[in-house]
Amino acid sequence: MADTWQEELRARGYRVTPQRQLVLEAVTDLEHATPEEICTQVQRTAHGVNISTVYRTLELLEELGLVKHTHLGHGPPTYHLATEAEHVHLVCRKCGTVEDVTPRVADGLVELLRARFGFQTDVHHLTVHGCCGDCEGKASGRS
Amino acid sequence: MADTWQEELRARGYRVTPQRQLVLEAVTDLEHATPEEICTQVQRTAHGVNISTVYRTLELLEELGLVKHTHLGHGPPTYHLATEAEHVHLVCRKCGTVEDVTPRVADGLVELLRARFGFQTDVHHLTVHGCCGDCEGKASGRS
DNA sequence: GTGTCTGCAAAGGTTTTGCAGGTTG
DNA sequence: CAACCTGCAAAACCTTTGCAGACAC
Repeated sequence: MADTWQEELRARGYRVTPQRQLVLEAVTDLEHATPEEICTQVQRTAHGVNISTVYRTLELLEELGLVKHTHLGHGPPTYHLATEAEHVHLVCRKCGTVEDVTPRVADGLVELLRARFGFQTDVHHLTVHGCCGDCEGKASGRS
Repeated sequence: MADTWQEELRARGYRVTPQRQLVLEAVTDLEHATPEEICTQVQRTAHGVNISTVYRTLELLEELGLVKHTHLGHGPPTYHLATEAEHVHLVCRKCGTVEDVTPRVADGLVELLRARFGFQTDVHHLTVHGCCGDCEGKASGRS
């Protein structure tokens, strides 16, 4: 798996470039990374890759099925490896923390939606907003 | 409830203006409306309200707990009345359709997250991405 | 060497902000 | 009439696009 994506690229007429490798590495290292963060991460370990190249590369990598993106809220999308274990995101509306939990928590929901609506859920794309245990514990806090 | 929000505004030092009433009406009439759509809707029934006023008003109305917003995907957020029956959004990745279903489908999930992580889910804010029954039936279709 | 890819810069779309004038209470 | 609110315009932010030069193959 670590050496086939380059061939996959070539097979489709695309080219293997340092920038594409760097972006993929950044997505691997970071998790839930925005294009901006990926750009910054790459600059830390190399000469850097232009932000527009990051966008173009992410689009390509997603088309190839190597990465996926999720919308965690109002901000920019976050990208992660497609091969990463799927997980459900819990986003706290107060502290903004993103917690990853096993997709098993959604098994019931997925099954129900399939049975009642014929809806096929993308579990890796599931984001649950609310208030995390820590913030809930502190009670107060505004809405 | 239909006549208290004006008092609520005044009580907090805010003022009741035609624009704020118009925006609230638009949110009531439309569902899952983006700020842009709300602006357009208001223009249809009145002189119109500036887009920046729409943004400012929505922020205020949300702070007052009169409206809520949800992120249906990569686009702008959509607003709806807080008093509307809560519902879960099913967004189809193929045809883009948004289907509202009862929050009861998430009861299991909500209970699990509360029990295992102390996480308090905002059900009205829950959006499930996937493939709707219609598109699933047609089998094919592109990503 | 050819065709793709990159970086730069500029454009496009959405949301926020500053400020002068208008309106609410 | 004082404070708040609106409209306008500009700024800020994120993402896309055009193009000339650089690079992969």
